[in-house]
Formats: sequence, structure tokens, C-alpha cells
Amino acid sequence: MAKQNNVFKDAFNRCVKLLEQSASLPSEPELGAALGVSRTTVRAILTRLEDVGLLAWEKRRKIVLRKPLASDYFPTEETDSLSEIIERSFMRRILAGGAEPGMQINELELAREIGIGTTSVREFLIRFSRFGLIEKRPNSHWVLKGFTREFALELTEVREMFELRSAAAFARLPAEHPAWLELDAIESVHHAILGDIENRYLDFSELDERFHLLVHRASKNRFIVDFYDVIAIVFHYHYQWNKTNARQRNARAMEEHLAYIAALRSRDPTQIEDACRRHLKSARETLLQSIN
Amino acid sequence: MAKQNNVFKDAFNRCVKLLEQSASLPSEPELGAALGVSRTTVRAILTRLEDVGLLAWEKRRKIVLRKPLASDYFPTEETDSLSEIIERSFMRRILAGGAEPGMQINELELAREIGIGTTSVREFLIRFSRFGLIEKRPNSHWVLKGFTREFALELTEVREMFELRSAAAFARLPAEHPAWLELDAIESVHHAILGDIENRYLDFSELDERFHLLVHRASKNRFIVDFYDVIAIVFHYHYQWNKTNARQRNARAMEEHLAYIAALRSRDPTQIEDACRRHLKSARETLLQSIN
DNA sequence: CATTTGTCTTTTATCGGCAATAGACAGATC
DNA sequence: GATCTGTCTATTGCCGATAAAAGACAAATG
Repeated sequence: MAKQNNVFKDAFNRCVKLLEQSASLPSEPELGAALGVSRTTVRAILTRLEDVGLLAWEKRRKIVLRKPLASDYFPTEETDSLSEIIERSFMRRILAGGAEPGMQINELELAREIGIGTTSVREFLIRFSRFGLIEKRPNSHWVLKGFTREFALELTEVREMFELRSAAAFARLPAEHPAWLELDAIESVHHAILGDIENRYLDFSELDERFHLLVHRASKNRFIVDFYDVIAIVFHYHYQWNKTNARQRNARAMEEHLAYIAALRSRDPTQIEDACRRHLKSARETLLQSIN
Repeated sequence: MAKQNNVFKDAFNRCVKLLEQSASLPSEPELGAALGVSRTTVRAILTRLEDVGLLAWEKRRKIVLRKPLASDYFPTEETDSLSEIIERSFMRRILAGGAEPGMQINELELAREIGIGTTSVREFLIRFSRFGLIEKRPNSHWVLKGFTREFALELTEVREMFELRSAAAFARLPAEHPAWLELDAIESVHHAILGDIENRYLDFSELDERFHLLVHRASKNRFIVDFYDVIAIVFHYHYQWNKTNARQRNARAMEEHLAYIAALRSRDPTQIEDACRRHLKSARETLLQSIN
């Protein structure tokens, strides 16, 4: 086995979905652009669609033969990229499992446990090391620094510096900047989720990321925007892991977001700083509570 | 060929130097601790020392037989780690060579050019990507974002936020904290270099890094300290590359450092902020000048 | 009895190789 | 003449294998 073919499988699934509401398919380059893959992969997809009897394909003629069934799709486990699989597996180990700070991390062991080669694990650990949770001892093992109180405090300290500055920059965006439209869209999703909070409070995690990333982008600084990856991954797994009082916490955070959004619209620096600080303070508290 | 044996070669050279002023060598664990390598490597070194007739080794008895010659050392090119070799080669390409922003980076080509395997190049690029100069297109090439004016501005923006905060934290360190002693040491190196500026102005680069890293460490925030890597690498290659007016620039920067150090000692927040801002401003200007 | 040494096992760093995927080019088609 | 398809090549992502380096453990030594 060399490369996974998850790009193919994932694009295939998306193509089948596309095909559910259409009688034919567009040209190969167009399809490639729609699915975000190369023509090579498009042709592999078309070949398979033909093999399973979903499509009659001859040159430019691509006619859908029948409605797709659930069994036509690849199972979702097979569409994830290796790095996603490793990330999940690794985060489960260090967040859920009894992972003491100072613990050694063994590339070979991790690789065997997940059932993959060591190269992928190494590459993952190198990429992951920028989140500040692990550290390399050259020619030797990695050390887990752990999801500790110090980590959370250091993370939020930088987050607050960056977000205050980004929020201030946001207020200075010209009125015709697309970010304002996106802000409107985000605001209305807030109202929608709050209106059906019982059923939808878990949608907050994704919305939270979308909102804060929009704010950070206003800084127009790659280091600030990139740092948001660290925050996003920590909060992402934090939300998945710690569900106590989730509904109440998320509702409160959304109210804070709405105040923050209103402040951004006012373009008044003091109001923005207040709303931003208030929200970040409660986000920090929530995170800290989940640690001790 | 699997692993380089540069750890062995580098430790061997350091051991030969140790042996220049000593009639015998200590125990294996002690020697390992002194050289920062494992006993396995120590024993390989001892074996070779014996082979080339520098040492009589029998169990605990390790007697130096003769003074080492220049030819006993491994050539310095062989003691560098692969990642250092790749880094130098890569930085030369993107700083010196006509490397346009937007240019594609090809792993295979880079590997062939340096004469190494693709895995090492990939790992280097992944590690290097946190410096914000390159970006990965998954399943495809890397894109060079380039050492541009925007890059320098974004970098210095974050640097200024971090350093101002770190400098403020420095002033709050207790009087018995070892950082104050290190600050004294750094100050006296400044005086020493300024006293012989004609010959020693190139020593500034290393001193600059030592000083600013000390300040950043006072933040006690891993993200701030880690970010200093980005600054350090940029300024390191910048100093190597751009030597116009180096003596004058370095002398000026050292004067600014001395004022900055005095301000830190005063522990007065306003004075510190002033001195820090003044120095960072001129550092930014120097960096920008080298770009356009 | 605390170190040191001899011996052995485990892990890391790196390589070459291969399938998946991207991408280039010329001829075919509308 | 712009776009599409057929075909071919180049590059990435991943694996297994191997030498270098770390490290574990027991016997030996002072």
C-alpha cells in the first residue's frame, strides 16, 4: 500500500450527492473544479460511476442512469485523510486517556496502535508541535507537555492580545468589505440557533470558530490568523470532550457574541474592547473549568 | 544509507578538543553527560579514539597517548545535521536566488539538488512552514509566499506586541531571578564589542538573539517564546545576507540595547516602553530597508 | 553500595520504492 | 477558436527496511 485513495473516495461521495439532483454531469474540468480535484481523479470517479451502473459515460455524454442508493457511497471512515485519523486518535489519547504531563510519546507505538507507518506519525507530530502541547527531544522521544492550566492560561493570554487587536482592525474595515456581509450572516445563524437552543446548541462549536476566525482575519496578519488554528483545535476538542452544562454555556456565549457583533457594527473602539474582553473572559473561564 | 552519523562525528570532535588539555578521560556516563550523547555514542567515540592512536582504553583506564592533530578531527561539513544543511540550502535559495513570491516549491527537485531523500525535505518544509514564508497545497506543491514587505510588517507587528509585554513582565521579575544576572552579562558583552567595534561588529547578531530571547522568556508564555524562533531565523539570515552599513547599524542597535537594559533595570514601565519601542522601531526600519 | 562497564533491545532518522493524485500537451469536438 | 478528451509524465503521500543513536539491565568493580 502506498498512498491512501481517500481523495478519490471523498470526491466520489460528493459527486454521487451531486448526481442525486441532476440528470447529467458537466465536463471533466468543470467537475474537477466543482469537487476540488484534478481531472485524473474526476476520470477515476466517472469510471467507477459507470462500473456501478450509475452513469452512462461516453466522451461528453454523461447521463445519470438511476437514483443513487446509500450503498453506492463509500463508508465515511474511508473518506478521512490519514492526518485527520491520526489527529483524532492522538487527541483522544491525550485529552481523554490518563495522559500525564511529562509522559513520553513513542512514534512506533502510536503508528502500530493506529495501524499506519511511522512516517505519517512523525509528520503529524511535527505539524502538531506548533500547538505547544508536545516537544521534541532530538534523536530521542517526544515529551507530552499536557493540556494543563498553564497551557490554557498561556494560550488565552495570546488569544486576548490578538483578538483585541483584530477586533479593533475590524472596526476600521471599509463599509463595502465582504466581512460585514459575513458578519450579518453569522449574526442570523446565532438567532436561528438561539431560537431552537434545545436541539441545536451543539452547532455552536462550528459557529464559534467561524465568527472568531472572521474577526482574526481582519488583522491581515498571517501570524495572528495562523495562531487561530491553535485556539480552534483546542476549543474544538474541548467542546467535544466536556459536555457538562453545554447548553447553558453555549447560550451564554452566543448572547455575548451578539453583543460583540453589535459593538463591532457601532465601530466604537471602547464599546468593542468592552464586549470583546467580556466574551474572552468568560471563554477563558469555561476552558479553565474543564481542566481542574 | 539510513541515518547520518553526524551526532557521533560532532561529539567525537568535541571530545578530541576536550582531550587536548587532559591526560585521561572520565567514565562513560560522565563523558556522555558532558557531550550530551548516549553511552552508545560515547563508546563509539572511545573505540575510534583508540583506533587512531589517541587513547589507550581498557575498561576504566582511558589514557591520552598523544596531542591531537588537526587531521584527527572530522571535517566540519560532516558534523552538521541534515536539517541544518537543508535549512541553509533552502534559505540561500529563497533569500539570495531570484525567488519570486508565488513560485512553486518542488520537494523532489529540492531533495535531488541537495542530494538527500524526500522524507527529510518534507519534514523540513513542514517544520519551516510555521515561519509563514511557505504554504502547502495539499496533494500538490508548496507555494513560496516570499520574503516580502508584507511579511516583514506582519512579523514586526507581532514582535512588537510580544516584546512590549515581555519587557513589562521582565520588570516584575524578583530581584533574585537569574535573568538579572544574565542581563548583566549581556550588558558587559555589549560594552566589550562596542569597545572593539571595528573587529567585532559581526558578533552582534548572536548577542542580539541572546538579549531578545532573554526578554521574551520573561513572558513565561510558550507561544511568545516560540515565536521568537521566527524572529531569530529571519534576523539571522538577514544579517548574513545584508552587510551594507553593518558596522554602523550594529553599533546603533547596541546603543539602543544599552538604553533598553538601563530602562529594564529602572523597572519603570514608561521608561521601559519608550526604550523598547525606540529599539523595535529602528530594528523594523533596518529590516524593511533590506527588502526594498 | 554506588558507579561503571558489557551486552542487548528499542526507537529514531533516513532512504528508496510505489500507488494515488496532479498536471501538461496534442489532437478531437462543438 | 475555445473547450474538451485521451494520453502521458511528474510529484506527492505513504510504507517497509536499515543504520545510528538511545536506553535498559545485570554483572563487575572500586
